[in-house]
Parts: sequence; C-alpha cells; structure tokens
Amino acid sequence: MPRGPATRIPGLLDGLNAAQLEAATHENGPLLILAGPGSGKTRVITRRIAWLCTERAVDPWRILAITFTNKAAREMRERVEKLLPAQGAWISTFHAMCARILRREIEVLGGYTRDFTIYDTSDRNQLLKQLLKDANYDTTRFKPSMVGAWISDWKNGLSERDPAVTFVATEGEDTADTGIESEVFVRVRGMYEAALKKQNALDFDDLLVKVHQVFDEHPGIRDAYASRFLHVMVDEYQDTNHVQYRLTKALASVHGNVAVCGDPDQSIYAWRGADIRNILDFEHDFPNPRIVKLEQNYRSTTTILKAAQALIEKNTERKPKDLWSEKGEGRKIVVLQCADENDEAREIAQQIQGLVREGRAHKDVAVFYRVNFMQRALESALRMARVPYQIVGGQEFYERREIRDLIAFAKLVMNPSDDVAFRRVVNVPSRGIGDKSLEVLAQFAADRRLTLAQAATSTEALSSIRGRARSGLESFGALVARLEPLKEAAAGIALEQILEEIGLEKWMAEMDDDTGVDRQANVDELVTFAHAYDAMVEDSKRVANPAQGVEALEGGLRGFLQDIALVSDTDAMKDDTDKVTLMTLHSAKGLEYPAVFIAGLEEELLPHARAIAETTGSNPESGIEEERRLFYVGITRAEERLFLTHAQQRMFFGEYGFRSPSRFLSEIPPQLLEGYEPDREEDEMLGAYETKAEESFAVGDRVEHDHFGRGTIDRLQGAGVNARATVHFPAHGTKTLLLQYAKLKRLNKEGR
DNA sequence: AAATCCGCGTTTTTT
DNA sequence: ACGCGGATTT
Repeated sequence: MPRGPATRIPGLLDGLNAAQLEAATHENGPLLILAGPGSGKTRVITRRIAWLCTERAVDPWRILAITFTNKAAREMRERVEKLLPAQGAWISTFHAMCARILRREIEVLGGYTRDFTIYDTSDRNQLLKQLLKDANYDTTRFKPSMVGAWISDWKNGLSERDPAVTFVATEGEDTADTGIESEVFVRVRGMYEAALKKQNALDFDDLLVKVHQVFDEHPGIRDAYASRFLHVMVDEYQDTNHVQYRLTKALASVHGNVAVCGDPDQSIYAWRGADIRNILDFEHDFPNPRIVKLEQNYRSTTTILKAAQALIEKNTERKPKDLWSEKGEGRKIVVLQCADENDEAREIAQQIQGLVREGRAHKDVAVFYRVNFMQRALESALRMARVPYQIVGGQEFYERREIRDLIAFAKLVMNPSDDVAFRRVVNVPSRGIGDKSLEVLAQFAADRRLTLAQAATSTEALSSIRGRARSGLESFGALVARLEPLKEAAAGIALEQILEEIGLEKWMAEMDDDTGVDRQANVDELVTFAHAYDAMVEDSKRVANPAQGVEALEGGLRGFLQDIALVSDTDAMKDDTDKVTLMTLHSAKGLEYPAVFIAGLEEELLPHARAIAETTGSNPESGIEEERRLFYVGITRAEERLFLTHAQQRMFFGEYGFRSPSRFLSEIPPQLLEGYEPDREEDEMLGAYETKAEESFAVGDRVEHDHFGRGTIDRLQGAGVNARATVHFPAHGTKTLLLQYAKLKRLNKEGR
C-alpha cells in the first residue's frame, strides 16, 4: 500500500442519521444520493471522503469530487481538510478539472499547446462578431451572442443532436427563411471552431468537450485517469449536462465507484444544457446502484419547509418526496407589497435593521433576486441605510475595462496567437493604430493564415501600413517581445512587469474619464491577488509529494490565468465578514442563511417572462416549472425567517411598468403567511394573490377612490391581476391604477 | 485617428 | 437608464 496504516478519526460518523450513515459508508459500486434541501449532503460527502481514506485506506489523491461552483469546491476542500490531515484529493468543478487535465494532455489532439487560452463568454462573442463581420453577415440579424448560445448548446449536447433548425425557429424573429439562417449558423460555427484552433484557444464548453475527445481518441489516457481515481463523486448531479455525464462515465469506467448526489427539485440549469434525465436515469446508466434518500431537513422551520413543499408539489414533472424536520414551527413568512423597486429596497433595508436590532448579525441575512439588474436599487437603499453588504456574482470585477486589458496583455504573453487579446490591447495605451490599419493587418494575416501577432512582425505586412500606425505596430510588437520571458514568471511579478512596460501612467491618464472609477485601485487589487496566488502556490509546493501522487498547483502566470478564467466573483465571497449578502437565486444554490429575503415576486420576473413564453419541449409548462424550482431553491435557503417582497410598479428599460404579484405567492398556503386571519380577512388575502373575475368597468364610468375622490375612467388596459384603469380625477389629475389594489367604487348616474 | 453625438436594444440565470 | 456601435466631427 502506498499509504501507511490509516489513522482512525474518532467520532467521524457520530451524529449521522441512518440514511446519512448508509451513504457515507457505502463502499463499492454506484451510489445515488437523493438529497432534499438541508438534508446534510455536504456533510455526508465530506465524511464519506474521510471515511474512505481512514477506514478503507484509500489514498486521498485517488479521490475525485466534483462540485458545481468553485466556491462549493473550496468549502468542501476546507471541510475535508478539517477532518483529514492528508491532502491531495481532487475537489473542483468540471471545468477546473478539465482545464487541469488539458494542461497536461491537450497536445495529443494536435494543434494545441499547454499554453492555450480560455475564452470566456464575452471573448467568445467578440470573436464571433469579428468572424461574422469578416464574412459580411449582418451582426444585428445574426447576433454574436445568439450564435454563441447556439454553439454552446451544440457542444453541451455533444453533437448528439444538432439544434440548428429548432433553435433558429424558436429564437429567430421570422421563420420564413429559417433554412438560410441555419445554414449561416452552421457555416459560422465552422469558422469559429477553426479560429479557436488557430488561436490555440478554448471556450468554456471546449474544456469539457476536448477532455471528452482526448478520452475518446486515446483510451490509454482515459484509463490512466479512470484507474487513478478509485472513487468519483459528483455533487448537484441534477444540473449536469450531457458532456459532463459522459465524462463521469469515462472517469468511473475502471472501478465503477461513482457516487452522485442531487435533487431533481433543485434543477435550475436546463437553459444551459443541464439534463435532468442524468439523475432520473442514473439507475439505468449505472446499473444496480444503491439508492439513498435524505429526507430529514436540518435547516428550516416547519413553516418554511411546508411552504416549499406546497409550492414544489405544483410541479407535475417530479418524483414525490417527503421532507420533514424536527425544528419547530418558527415565525410566519412575511409578504411585503411595495410601491416600486426603491420602496421595496428601502423596506428590505428597514426589515434588516429590525432583525439586527433583535440581535441578528448582518451576515445571517441574504437577499435574493431573479435578475442582476435588481441589485442596483437594493444596493443604494442598503448604502443609504448604512447596512453593510456584499454582492456575489455579476462578474463585476473581472468585467472592468482595466482588468480585462491587463489580463489580455498577460494572455498575449502566454499565447501570442490569441487574436481576441491582440485586438483588445493593440492600441492600449493608444499608439495610433485604428480600425483601418488593423483591417489591413487582419487581411494580410488571413491571406497567409497567420495570427495577428505573426503578421505584426512581418516587414511585408508593415510595409503596407504607413505613418503613425506603422510605428505604433512596431512598438507594440517590440513590447510583446520584451514581455515574452514573463511566460514562466510568477503571476505577481509578471503583472507588475507588464504594467511597467505598457506605461501605467499614460494608460491610466487615458482611461481617466469623468466617472471617477478608481481604476488604479482595481489594478492594484489584481496585482495583490496575483501575489497572494503565488504565495498559495509556494505553499502547495511545500506540501506536494509527487511520489504519493500529491501534485502541487500549476502556479505561475500560466496557472493564474487558468484559474481566474474559471473563477467568478462568487468565489471571492467571504463569510467571515459581518455583511448582508446579495445574490441572484441561481447563485444561492447550496447556501443557507438564518434570514432570507426574496425580492421581486412578480409575474414576468419570477416566473421570468422568457420562461412564461417558453413553449419548447414536450411540456408547455416546463419553463414555469423550472422557475418554480428556482423559487423553491430560494425558499429552502432560509433557516428561520423568510421575507417575500413584490412591487406594484418597477422600472424597466427606463420606464415604469405595472406589476402583478407572482402566481407563486398564491401557491403558498395562506395560513403560513404573517397577517393571515382566517375569520375576517380571508377574502382579502386571497383577493390579493389570486386572479379573480374583475368587477366590470367601462370607459366613461364615474368612480370613487379612497384617496383621490371621484373621477371618470378614460382608459382600461390589461386583464386579471394586471387589469388597470386610467382615471381622470378633477382634484388630482389623471392616474393609472391597478384595479386589484385601487378598490374603485363605481358610482351610478346620480353619483351614488 | 480620436473625440463626440445619437439611436437603439437591452435584462434571465453561470462555468 | 445605460452602454454600445455607427456616424459625424475635429
């Protein structure tokens, strides 16, 4: 045995319930853990890893655990490290794992080197836009983001199905020339794939696809990994897509020890290719698995759990499951109706202050929302109320221009063939190189199948460019050449060197526009982060033990670029600071907080309009059902307090629109809501959240309003909960009112 | 080539 | 409301 006798960990399995114990100590063969929210599955996985290592003498480095996000990976690693002194388990996301494998293996595919660049979604769209332009396609008709989404769909389905026709038919505006459109898509896809290869670049989906390809074409390599990993575990299995399923299968192909964990009710990524059949068909894909259901919830009060349960039972496409909890009833759920998004944000800030007064810490509170733009109003209200907060996701930091520029320089150092990076920074800071001369260069490059960087060093190409542009290109070429040795440098040193060479002063001065953004501070932050990264790498080298299979991190500028390409801001979230956390519902998966706010419970927001319109798939309700699961995920993050808010009006695209409460609100049993009084107010409560037949009004009717007095109806719009009337009140002017709330009384001809 | 202005679409959700 | 791309100046 490569490892010494296993050290037993006293109390490792203490406190596990029967089902958890069964899962944690399952030995060989497939294992399916169906885990309800808050049922302690992370606990099971971490204990299981520790149990295998100590009780079954499995070397940690022979364990592979896949999580959905980098943050989840980090947390799991920390929890395992607390249990186990020995290190070396691979705990990462599919993407990070694949990047790591490709760094070592990609050269067998031919044409790629280990210095490959990773293109994120915006790099991808940038490249597509360039290709579409070069091919003279109208980029408003063929939007790069749309083509990109379609290509992504194709890759995630691993070419099993070709979505060409259906995609265009559902997303495109006119279906008349669908055939032509899909032809263009296919053609652009070919150009895109060729460009990626030429540029030694992979997009996010390629990370998975190329590993699959390596495994497929080189069974020896596949077997090497599959033999190495004695146990493979995949968390959030309900959100895996087809490529990920295939990779799981390949990695488990030698030992067959695959443990997956998930909850079909929390599947919220169908839109990016997640295939819920992976978990539903697990028994078929990996025959005779042990199946363990974790149904005891340790997180939420029964009030919260009942609400979640009642809601999710409205979904038709699900397997029934019985969640229960020994926690008490706790407080009722609070529903707050607000005037608009600012009122909503203020209300949330106020409620948080109330919770803090009751003795809760800020970090015990989270606010969730459906779409990122809702973050703005919340942020400003919290700032005004002096409530400390942090925001998860939104990619904010890495989206900043100065950060992207600096990273583009670094990518160019690592991979001079990266044309997207080249275009981005060739004129940063300005060297007099404009579109015209760039086009000349690009044309030259295209004619001879060169990358832009190669063309830029050709005297022949330069001779066709005159004046300032020429000297600019020359000096840029010289700059890139000077930076070349940094390829093998530590990340922090490399970035500092780059900044020095490009002329930080001039660069900053040029970017210094009105906005007063502290770009210098952002750049400093990235450099500081790079130094911290280098330190971490040094640490990992110290504990590395190649003889036992414990590898050090890749490190250097190369490793740094790889890591930041896959890391989002979500991962930078600290939970040791006492701040309220703001995030989208999607980011909330896997987390828990004593108090949770979910904002924007309105039709067309949650469920989102796009999901309502969705008619693809066999089930016309499937879009709605995914939204319902998303809300379910949100609710089940809450331990004790749950607040749901909705606004009557909300700013959209710079205009206020009337909003009706989400249908999901009416799916929560009213007796779980605060303010519910069965005797007197039942009608009113129901009235607020259910679509009822509207009292009929007509244009010209005389009406009376509690506040505005008497008036005349000018206009009627909308129906059901969205019905509204534009009324002219002599005393207050013209108002548009939601009939559902306005309680308008119709007056007869005598004015009574 | 760079600066300024206008019009348009934009908002799901993330690795 | 805002950022981007395209058009129009300087």
